[in-house]
Amino acid sequence: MSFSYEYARAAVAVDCVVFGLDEKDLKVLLIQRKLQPFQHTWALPGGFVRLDETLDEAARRELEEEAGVSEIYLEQLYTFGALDRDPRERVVTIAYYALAKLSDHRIRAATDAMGVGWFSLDDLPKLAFDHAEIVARAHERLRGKVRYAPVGFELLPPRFSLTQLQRLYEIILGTELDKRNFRKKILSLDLVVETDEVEQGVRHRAARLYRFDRRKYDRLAKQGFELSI
Amino acid sequence: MSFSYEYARAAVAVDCVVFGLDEKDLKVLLIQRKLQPFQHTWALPGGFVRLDETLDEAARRELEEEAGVSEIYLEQLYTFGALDRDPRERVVTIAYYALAKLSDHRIRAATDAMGVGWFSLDDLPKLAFDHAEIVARAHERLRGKVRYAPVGFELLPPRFSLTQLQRLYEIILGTELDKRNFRKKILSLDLVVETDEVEQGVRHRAARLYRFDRRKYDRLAKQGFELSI
DNA sequence: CCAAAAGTGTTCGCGGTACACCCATGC
DNA sequence: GCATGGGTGTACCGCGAACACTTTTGG
Repeated sequence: MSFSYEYARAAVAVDCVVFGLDEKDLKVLLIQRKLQPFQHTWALPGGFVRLDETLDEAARRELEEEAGVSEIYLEQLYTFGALDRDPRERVVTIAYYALAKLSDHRIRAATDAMGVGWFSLDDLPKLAFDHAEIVARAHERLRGKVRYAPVGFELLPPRFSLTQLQRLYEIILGTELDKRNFRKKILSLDLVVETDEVEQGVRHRAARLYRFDRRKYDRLAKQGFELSI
Repeated sequence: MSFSYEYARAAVAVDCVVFGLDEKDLKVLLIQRKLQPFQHTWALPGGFVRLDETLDEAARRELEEEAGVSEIYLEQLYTFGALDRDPRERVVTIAYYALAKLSDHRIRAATDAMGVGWFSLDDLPKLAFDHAEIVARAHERLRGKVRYAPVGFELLPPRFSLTQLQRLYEIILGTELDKRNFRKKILSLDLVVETDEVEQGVRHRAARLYRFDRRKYDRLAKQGFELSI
């Protein structure tokens, strides 16, 4: 079967930059390509958009198929359309970025991928296509967004310590923060609430765990409240 | 001539939200469609992307062809891909927004357009396709961007009074600003410089004109300086 | 008892905000 | 001389920044 059009058409794809956070740094989920072009090279999970799915749906489907990742925070990033970004033919790709709780997702190899792995942002392998550029832009966006929107919580488990939260900001923003000032600020925003749980299995004093109160945030956001960290 | 592909393909288009500023409010440039679908309905300038041009190039070409607008600040906004956004077939459109100096551009009717016109943002006609949604998102983006990036200057003539600049912020942000505080803030940023010109043809004291010092801004931006208004 | 990280308050300075009057110009 | 907008200064308050020690826990 084949499809004919009066004018030549670009192919439309999606690619996803999935971020995860561990104790030390920000990581990106990459897959190793099974097929040409760029066979065996590491690349972002992604693929062609079908006619019966929206762009967001395509991004989620590819994440599920190629990396076994589902139910994840996902947001459109930017559309890349350089003429030669794919050596085969003209491909326009809508890039997404996603935030994963590293603990949650058992990543796995699938379909077009030989392997799947998390790579530290400042130690990436050579990437296929223009994917290095896409990752760079996603990182920039995340840095910007984390300052005025509560997206950071998507990278943490549901219960987290304030130290974990602080480390998250330090890693993403690339700066050190003062512990006392950070806690004062965060608690004054009144968006994280204390739970009665504490950290487990550490060999020093256990930290209290908090959770993000999304309900309260949504209420405030609706009233034109502005977060800023 | 026709082109065949193994899988069905979406068409790829661009659409542009061009903003302009007059004394009273923000305006959007619309064209009246000559052809079906939505014949005679107002719509954003835009059209299909050719295989030999980038997305940015396509946006600029369409602006030139349909509205006679050129050399304008242009930035990618978001990509819209709902299944039924075009009644003919699946069309994915990369939306752009642009900032025009209203004085500069002699807009004109051309190619696919019956007419071209500026419409006040809060008095838009019914728009074709999902263009109302695109305009809404562009407006939101402009409101956000103007606070931390010097894009407002793109809407003003090269020489402008501080009152004009203040009005710009008031119109885009939808708030009133205190004159003394605004001037203090703007001048302390040290990004606009006094010229020796003054406003012409007003029947009251003429305001001093200033210009934006892009060089200085670029230098500061490179050093990680952060603007915020 | 030692190591490791949790947790906690105060001071200072700058920047944001509120606020009202005189000045220059054209008609 | 009057109408119209241009242009200017000060006082207060709140928030962000700097800064160090005690407490808890597990081993």
